[in-house]
Amino acid sequence: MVLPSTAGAEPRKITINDVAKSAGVSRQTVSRALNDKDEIDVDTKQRVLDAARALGYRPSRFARGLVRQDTMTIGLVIPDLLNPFFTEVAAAALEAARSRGWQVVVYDTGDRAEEELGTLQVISSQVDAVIGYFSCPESELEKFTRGMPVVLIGREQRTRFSAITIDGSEGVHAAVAHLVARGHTRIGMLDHHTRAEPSVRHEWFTTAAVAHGIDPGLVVGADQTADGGGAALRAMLAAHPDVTAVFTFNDIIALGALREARRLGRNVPHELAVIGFDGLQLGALVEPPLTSVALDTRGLGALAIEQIARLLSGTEALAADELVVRGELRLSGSA
Amino acid sequence: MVLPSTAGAEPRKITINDVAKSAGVSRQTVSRALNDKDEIDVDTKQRVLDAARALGYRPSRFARGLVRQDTMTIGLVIPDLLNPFFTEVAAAALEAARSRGWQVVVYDTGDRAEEELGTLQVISSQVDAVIGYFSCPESELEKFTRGMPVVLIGREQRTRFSAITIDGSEGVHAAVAHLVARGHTRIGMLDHHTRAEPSVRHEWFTTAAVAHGIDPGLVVGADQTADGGGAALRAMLAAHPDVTAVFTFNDIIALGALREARRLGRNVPHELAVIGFDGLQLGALVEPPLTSVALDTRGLGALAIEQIARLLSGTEALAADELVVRGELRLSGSA
DNA sequence: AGCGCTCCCGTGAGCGCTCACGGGACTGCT
DNA sequence: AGCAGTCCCGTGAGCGCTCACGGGAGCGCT
Repeated sequence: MVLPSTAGAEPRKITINDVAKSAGVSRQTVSRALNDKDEIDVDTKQRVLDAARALGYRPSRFARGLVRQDTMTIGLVIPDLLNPFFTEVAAAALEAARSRGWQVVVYDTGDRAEEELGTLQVISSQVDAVIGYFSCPESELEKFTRGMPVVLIGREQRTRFSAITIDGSEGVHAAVAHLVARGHTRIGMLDHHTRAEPSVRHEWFTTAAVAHGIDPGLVVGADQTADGGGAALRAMLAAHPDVTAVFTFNDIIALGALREARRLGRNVPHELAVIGFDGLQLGALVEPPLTSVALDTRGLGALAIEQIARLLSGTEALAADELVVRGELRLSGSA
Repeated sequence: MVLPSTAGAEPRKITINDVAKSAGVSRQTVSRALNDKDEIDVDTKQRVLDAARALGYRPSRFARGLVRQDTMTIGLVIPDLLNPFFTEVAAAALEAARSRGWQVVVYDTGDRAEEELGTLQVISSQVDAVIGYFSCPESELEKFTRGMPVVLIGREQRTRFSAITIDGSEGVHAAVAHLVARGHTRIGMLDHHTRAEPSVRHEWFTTAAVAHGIDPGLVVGADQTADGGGAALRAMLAAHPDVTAVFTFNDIIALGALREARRLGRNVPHELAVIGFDGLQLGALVEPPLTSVALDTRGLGALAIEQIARLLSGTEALAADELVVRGELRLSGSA
């Protein structure tokens, strides 16, 4: 929390009283002029407006907010704005918030735990509600957001907070079914390099594979980058040369795999099919376009805002089974 | 400006006085406890903290901001958060702001003029400074941001405001030089479909082409999308089948052209070289990776924040010739 | 003249918080 | 006993603004 380095002349803040004095009227009249209210003479209004302009007056948002409590500011916390998935979510949330006249301040934690905590600390005194993707333990969250509406994104566990869960089981099932229908029998997964526990997406894959009588054991971990996806594909093909299709943890990894396949001279989709997860818009930028289990990120953002609104107004909040975004297989060129 | 639909019970906001009463102390003691100040007994402090928690108290940011004027909020206005260029700029600005302890509220105007005006209206009463990419006339800007620090991005004209200009002349020159060195003699440009006047980037191209004795007339307009880039490439090749290299208005268009080239079976870079503009990170996602005249978006964001800080503090502001981000040719696979 | 009405405009209060100050209680010292 | 010093704590004021109210001036009407 750094003070705004107010070095220099510090011209003393101009208040509504200064304008009033300058225009020869009262505070209230100034207020009326600025807020476009009735009960004011046109000439007076103009005079006040002129005085305000001349003085460079701008109303204090704090004073205004204090008295008419009508400005909602919600904090959006994401791990990495440069990750297209979160960008899409952010854009959706922004849009949904705008339609309600709400402000959104965005915090990028850079996927670092310390930043996450620091952000929480700041946020707790700066916004009216929080939407975010947190990895810190719930107790920490609880500590800082006490009494504030919070909507989590992508948390798996049921929590004290509202959480929008992402359910890709059906979509992944459909993806595997599609691959099987195309004759693939050796299907690998490029999972996300996680600390210890395998990802939920991996579980979906396993379930789907088993359901189709496919060996679910062909799994390689990958960094959540294109390079990571490429490296993982190489590792996969080295370990299991007979793999003809891969499902990936997300689209970034899939794009890396696609690129790597081209470098290896393997034709996609004929010699190697690739299916990603997320359904990012940029999947359409590559050739062939990426087939993916797509999430409705717009819906996700809108859902989050909707739930915040309900929590805030005391209206009946959405139940956990309504706070779900389902993945849906979107076929394209890569599989 | 919609009121936060405060239907329902409306449990009356809990203030510092409620906590004070509940803990049997004065306002000031509560304040001391919450702000971790001295001159308070440990037991009292704990008692106050407990009371605050029990009541679900959370301090009003407005009241707090009103008395200690130490929170800076800057508004970041961009046309489209889904456009990777602006995402990168936003991420950079966010980071630079964070290091100063400033808040950033993001506004996405969706590239619509009405939204731009609406945003300006809102912003003027909600933030302390503005960084943004505006297309509206300067007079409108002036009207809403009077007396507020403003830093524009990518505006060409000298203005009353601080503006960070993007100078790609050298970079484009280098790009054309590179193509010429590789033996290309027929170089086209996929320009941006603009209302009437050709883009500045087009001027740079023309200048560079002429300097190398190349015909600068091979220009086709394109939508600022990948599809637009693809269509433009088709049009270009139809009109000028002998073109062997294209320079594009930006990377999105370039990526579309790359994709189209692959669809047309033209090998990149051997049968068709492509050079983009912006240097987006996602240029590395495709194969071959995109060669581009890269802009330092991080630097751009940092520069904008720095200038805001100077304008705010009365320190000597950066001059126009310091507010420049230069494009630099970044060679990669596509040319 | 007296009344009611409209049209303007100003005054007190208060939003919820922090800052500067004052002061009581208790200690240890001369 | 008297005094300075420390440790807590509370009181008034004020941040800049809006809301609810009150009230004067001017009009037309009876």
